[in-house]
Amino acid sequence: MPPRDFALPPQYNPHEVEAPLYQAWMSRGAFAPHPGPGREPYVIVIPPPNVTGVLHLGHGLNNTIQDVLIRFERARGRETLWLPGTDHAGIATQNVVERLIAAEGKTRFDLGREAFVERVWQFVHTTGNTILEQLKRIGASCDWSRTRFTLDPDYARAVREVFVRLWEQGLIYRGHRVIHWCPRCLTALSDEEAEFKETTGTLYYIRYPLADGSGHVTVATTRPETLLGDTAVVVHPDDPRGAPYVGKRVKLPLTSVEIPILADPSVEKEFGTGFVKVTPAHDANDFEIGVRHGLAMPLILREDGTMGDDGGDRQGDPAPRVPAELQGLDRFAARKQIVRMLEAQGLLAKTESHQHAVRRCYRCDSIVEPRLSDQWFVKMKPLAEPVLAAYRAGEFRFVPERWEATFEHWMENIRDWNISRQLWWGHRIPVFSCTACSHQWADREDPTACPKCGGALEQDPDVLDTWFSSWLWPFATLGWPEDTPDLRRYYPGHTLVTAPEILFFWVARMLMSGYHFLGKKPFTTVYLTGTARDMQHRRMSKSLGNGIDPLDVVGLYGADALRWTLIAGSALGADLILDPDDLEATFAPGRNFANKLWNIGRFILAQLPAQVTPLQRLDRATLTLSDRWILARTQRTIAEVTAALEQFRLDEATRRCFEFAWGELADWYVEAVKPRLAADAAGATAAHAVLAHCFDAALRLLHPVVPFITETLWQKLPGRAPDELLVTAPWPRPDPAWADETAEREFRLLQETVSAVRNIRAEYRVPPKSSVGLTIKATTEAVRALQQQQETIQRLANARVNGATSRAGAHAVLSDGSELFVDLGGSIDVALECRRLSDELTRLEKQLGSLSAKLANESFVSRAPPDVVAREREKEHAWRAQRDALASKIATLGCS
RNA sequence: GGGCGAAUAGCUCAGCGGUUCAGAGCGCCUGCCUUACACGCAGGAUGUCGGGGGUUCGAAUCCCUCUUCGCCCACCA
Repeated sequence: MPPRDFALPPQYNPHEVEAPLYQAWMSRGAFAPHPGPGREPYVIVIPPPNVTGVLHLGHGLNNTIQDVLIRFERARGRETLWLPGTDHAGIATQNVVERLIAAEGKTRFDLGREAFVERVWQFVHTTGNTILEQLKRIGASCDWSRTRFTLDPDYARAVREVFVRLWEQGLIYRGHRVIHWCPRCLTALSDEEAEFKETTGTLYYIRYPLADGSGHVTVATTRPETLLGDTAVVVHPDDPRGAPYVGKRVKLPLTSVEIPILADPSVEKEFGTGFVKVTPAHDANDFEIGVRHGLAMPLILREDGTMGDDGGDRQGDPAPRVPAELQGLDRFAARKQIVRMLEAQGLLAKTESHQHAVRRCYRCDSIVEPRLSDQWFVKMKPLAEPVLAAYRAGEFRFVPERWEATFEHWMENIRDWNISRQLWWGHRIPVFSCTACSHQWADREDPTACPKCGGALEQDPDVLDTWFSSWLWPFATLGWPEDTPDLRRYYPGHTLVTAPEILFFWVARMLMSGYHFLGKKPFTTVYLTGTARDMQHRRMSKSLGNGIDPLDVVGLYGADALRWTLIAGSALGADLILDPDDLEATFAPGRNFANKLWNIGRFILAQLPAQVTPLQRLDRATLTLSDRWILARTQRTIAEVTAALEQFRLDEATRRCFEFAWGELADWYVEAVKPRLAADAAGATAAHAVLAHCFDAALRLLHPVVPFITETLWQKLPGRAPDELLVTAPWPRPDPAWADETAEREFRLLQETVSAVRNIRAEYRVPPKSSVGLTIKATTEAVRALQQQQETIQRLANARVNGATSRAGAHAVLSDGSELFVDLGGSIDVALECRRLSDELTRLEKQLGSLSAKLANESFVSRAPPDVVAREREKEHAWRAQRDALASKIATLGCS
């Protein structure tokens, strides 16, 4: 049968293929879960990106991993659901729109709450789901029909239900304490949202004069402006330096206020002067001290970070504390000013440079101001405990395992969660108060009057922390609190893939909400990815400008190339170091591999007849060594790739596929099989069947990583129904009928033979086109089999196997001691040959020396496992044979 | 101040609880436009596996320690 004519171009063009293919997958509903008898669900919920976000490489990595897992399990017959969506991202989104209207010279306060929120919605509707479209371009096989948004009406119902239940359970309370306040975003933040950053600051030593005029005490602070809010100075009760002063009073500099010196055990004696200024309204630690000693807690910084008396718990404390010349000054300007004033009064003892961690807003990077205020908190201990118990019982796990300790430590030391934000964009807190009777309650519906007295009411003006909605993602997306079919079928999910930086923000909290509200874990495995970094190992970020835009890569090299590099380059949880300045070097390997696959396909497709005989119907007698070898390698590859994916070793799965497709199928089998195909002999039928089988397996195995190229080629294979798709085709299973260790061993010797001849040809500079003669002196059965591989050797090494036993020519020894004699057609260069052989002999002697020493070692022989000793003995035997053969050849040549 | 991770060829990394494990890709050198592929083919060079100690018959691989980087947590003002 003549080869079919496949006029494919020699270069794979991803851009022609990707968009139409993605459309085809979507229009056939390939990404939706397909229930069926015996099909177990497999569910991944996407970490919802910010609705206003754009795709960066971190998303690329993390979503490609999810897609690989989903495609793998889909092929394995699971009823897969990858549920996509976006997060309303309270502060982040509000900031974006605030910047937008700032360009119009307006603030949100100019617009008013309602108009502003309307404006944000507009923005979300117009540019909102860009990131989801971008995910499609990298091939993400999400079920887009189930796309969710954390501000959807259904979702809002879940958020409200959760709030009210927690309220009813007494787990939500109003806390009056010092919280993290962002003076730029004008909102409270949770502990997690106020990130520590190492900063070099100044430690100021300030003298506080004693009220009785008998001297002064010196305190140290990094925030001198807060001294205006001081209501005490404390020393450690056991500190002898402090003893004479406890009970005295000091005059607070720059004010007319007198404050006491008290003893408190929280003071670290080793740090600073031993005397600590206490600012209860502007420091969480000082707040605790203030509570212990019943101190006044005046606020001296306003919400926007400017100086000013702003209430607080004054308890008769004289106001104002902030001098007129400082009123309204920004805190950092005020700091400088205060330092100058102190200096002028001789109250600044000294300053020193100081390394410390400063909390910054995770959204705008402003330095966070601790501030006394009233906020809603969730009691976390009761939520954490069941999760810890379940974790210890092994109900869910982390990969890589090392995150487990981090998780456990955080959960064990969990602190209450400040969930109220002074923003406008988000879920409004459903707490209502009666203006008449002060009754306060949380409500599932919007009430019209006080249920107690019928009085007028007002709703809490604040919104909920954005994470208070995302922590419900695994079930709120499925319709909870309604008892929906989706909820019943797809909760709990299975694998959660995300970046470690949101382990506390999100992962830990989802576990808590899952156990608390549904009594079940939300997922079984948490896969924490690595971080994308540049060549200096800096995290890729917009502000550093060192990022790689995944869509640039798609545009240059195709989605498969991007995916390939991301997956192959990241070992389990390891960081991914990529070079933003050399995209070619970074992504060409993926492009090259896709192109290689394309060309393997091009060749095979051109050979295959319209009807390929199924493997099972082949007469085994027509199979050659190469056939049996590649079939055996195929089964082994299937098993190894499957195992690697099951263990989340995506890099290893990728590597194995690469070695198989390129290093075995293309480099050896395709080359070996060519003569048989050209001859159009009976053997061609078998060759066709083997090619089709092995290439088909390779495409199936590679599909999760490089879906576009594999789908494209797979559809062209003969025998495909027009509507058959690789994306929904079954995962291959290793067939023990084709396992063949003998063929693997024999073919390895064939490979050695070919390599040896090629090496000799290169060393002797034999032109590629001129044929050489080859004599094989076989010492084992395996090599005798080799002598029947003349056609293959001819093809691969351009060497004619001589029937005669010519012992002339260049020489090589195989690993089993068999010898090769390569007739180069004339006398050989004895000097070159001597050098070649004696180099080889030296190498062998060295190896053999250490091996023999090992075997001569009594304790090795007696203590090492017997099978190891046996293997070493065999090895020694083979190496001896090689050595002897080499040595005698060298003797024959008369090398000096 | 705690905890964790990394250190292997010029670069990015693999080596999954020990015995052809000293590897891959890129880069480099030498030949090849061999009718699938020059985004390719064939051949080749390159590393006292961060330093030091220890355990063992045997250690990139396990233990200790040091150095250098990175990350997370933490109320030393």
